[in-house]
Amino acid sequence: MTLKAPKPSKVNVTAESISNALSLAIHEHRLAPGTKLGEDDLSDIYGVSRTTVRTALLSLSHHQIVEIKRNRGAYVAQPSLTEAHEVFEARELLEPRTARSAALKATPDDIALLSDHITQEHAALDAGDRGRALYLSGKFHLEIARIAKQQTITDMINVLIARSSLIIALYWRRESALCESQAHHDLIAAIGDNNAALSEELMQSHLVDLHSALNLHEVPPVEQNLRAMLLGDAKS
Amino acid sequence: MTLKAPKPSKVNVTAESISNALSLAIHEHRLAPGTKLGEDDLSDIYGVSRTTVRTALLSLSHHQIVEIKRNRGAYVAQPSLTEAHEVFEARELLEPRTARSAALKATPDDIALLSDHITQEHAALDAGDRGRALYLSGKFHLEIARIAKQQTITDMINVLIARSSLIIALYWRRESALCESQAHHDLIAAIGDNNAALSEELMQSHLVDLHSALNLHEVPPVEQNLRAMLLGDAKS
DNA sequence: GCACGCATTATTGTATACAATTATGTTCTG
DNA sequence: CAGAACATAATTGTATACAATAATGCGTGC
Repeated sequence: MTLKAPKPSKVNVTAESISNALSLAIHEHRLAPGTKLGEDDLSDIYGVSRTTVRTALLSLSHHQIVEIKRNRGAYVAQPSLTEAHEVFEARELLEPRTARSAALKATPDDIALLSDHITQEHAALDAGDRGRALYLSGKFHLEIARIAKQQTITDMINVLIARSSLIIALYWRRESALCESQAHHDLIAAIGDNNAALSEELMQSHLVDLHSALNLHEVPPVEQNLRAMLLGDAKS
Repeated sequence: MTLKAPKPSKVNVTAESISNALSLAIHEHRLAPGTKLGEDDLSDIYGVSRTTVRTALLSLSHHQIVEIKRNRGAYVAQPSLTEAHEVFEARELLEPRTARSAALKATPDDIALLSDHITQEHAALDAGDRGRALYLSGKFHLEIARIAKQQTITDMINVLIARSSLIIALYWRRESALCESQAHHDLIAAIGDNNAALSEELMQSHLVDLHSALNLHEVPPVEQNLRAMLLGDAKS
C-alpha cells in the first residue's frame, strides 16, 4: 500500500497537516459525505489536542467541505442538489476562460507535468483505486489553473473541485464514465498546441459533460463511521 | 455617532461577531492594511478569551483579508500589486455574467433594495463618511450577485469585494472618482429593465474602470495602531 | 563607537480544565 | 403500552495555564 496517507506517527502534526489529511481523504472518497468528525476521535487519532483539531476543522469548514453545526459538531458536507448545480455552473464560468489563458502560457514543462498527471491517473485506475483516480483528476484541473498563473482564480477553482468531489460522491449517475479521460487527453493536446480557442471550448464541453452526469434527485443523508476510513482496518 | 459599531458591551460576543466587526472595520478603512491584530489586544477590547479571538482571526485569514504569520501574529492583509490585478480580473470574469443573470431574475423589490443602497451611499458621502460609502458600494455589488440567486458565486464575489477594499486602500489613484456612482445608477436602470446584455456590459465597463483607477507601483508596508481605529478615541 | 551575543520580555502555539449545550436512556404517568 | 419529563452522559464552546518561538534591550568586547 502506498501510504503517504494520514498516519503521521508523532512528529510535527500541525493543524494544516490534519486539514490536508482530511481533505485528501474526502477527495479520495474514503470519508463519505455526512461522516461525523468528532473532535475527541480526531485528537485521539492524530495525537494532538482538540484545539489543534478544531483549527483544522475550521479551516475545512471555510473551504465548505466540512459543515460545523453549533453545539452539534463537524460533519463532512453534504451539498444539496442546488449547491451541486451552482458549483458546476461556477466552474463553467471560471475554468474555460482559465484553460484559454493556460493555453497561451503553457510551457513544454507544463505539458509534461500534465501528461504525468494522466499517467498517474491511469495507474491508479489500473490499481483499482477509483478514489485516488478521482483525486488526481481534480488535480489535473487545478494544474491547468496554475499554469494560467492566476493564483486568485486557482484558489477558487480549488475549492470548487473539492466540493465537486463531494457532489460526485452523492449525485454521480454514470457507472464507468469517470474513467473516460479522453477529454483530458484532448485538453492536453490543445493546450500543448497553444490553441486558446480550442482549449476553452474543450474545457467548456468537458464540464458540461460532467455536469450532465449528475443525478437529478436528492439523496438521503447518511451517517458514517470514522476510524476505519482514516486508518484502514489495521491497528487500533 | 451612529454606533452599530464594534463595541458590543458584554453579551453574546461570539467569534463571528468579532469577525464581522473587524471585517466591517476593514471594509470601512478604519483598519488600514498592515495593522497588527494582536490577540491580547483584541481579547481585551472585546472582553473574550484569546481562543475566541483566534477563531475570528482564522476566519478572516481564510477570507484573505487577514494574514497570519506563524509565531508572528495576525495583520490586516496587504495585497501585492499582482494580487490586486488578479482580484479585479477575477471580478471581471464573474460579475458581468452575474449581472446578466441578475437582470433576468430581478423583481421590483430587488430594484427597490438596490435603490435604497444608493440612497444610503449618498447619505454616507454627504456625511463625509467615505469609508462607509465604500463599504456600501461593495455591498451594492454583492446585492446584485444575491439577486442572481447563485450563492456559490455570491460567496466568491464577497471575498473579492473584501479584498478590493484593501486594494483600494493601498493602490487608489483618483481623488474624487469613488463618488461617481453614475455607473451604479445606470446598472440599476438596466437591471430594472431586465436588459441582460446591457447589464453585463455596464458591469464589465464599470469594473474595467475601477481596475484602471489603480496605481501602478508598489506601496511600502506600514504599521498602524489598533485601539483608536476600533474604539474611536474615546475611552481607555 | 559599533557590532555581536546573551538575557529578558512579549507574543503566539498548544494543551488542559471547566462550563454550556445537546443527545440519550430511564422512569413515571395516563 | 405510549408518551413525556427528568436525570445522566457525551460532546462541543470557552477560558485559562503552560510551552515554544520570536522580538527587544542591554552589556561586553573589539
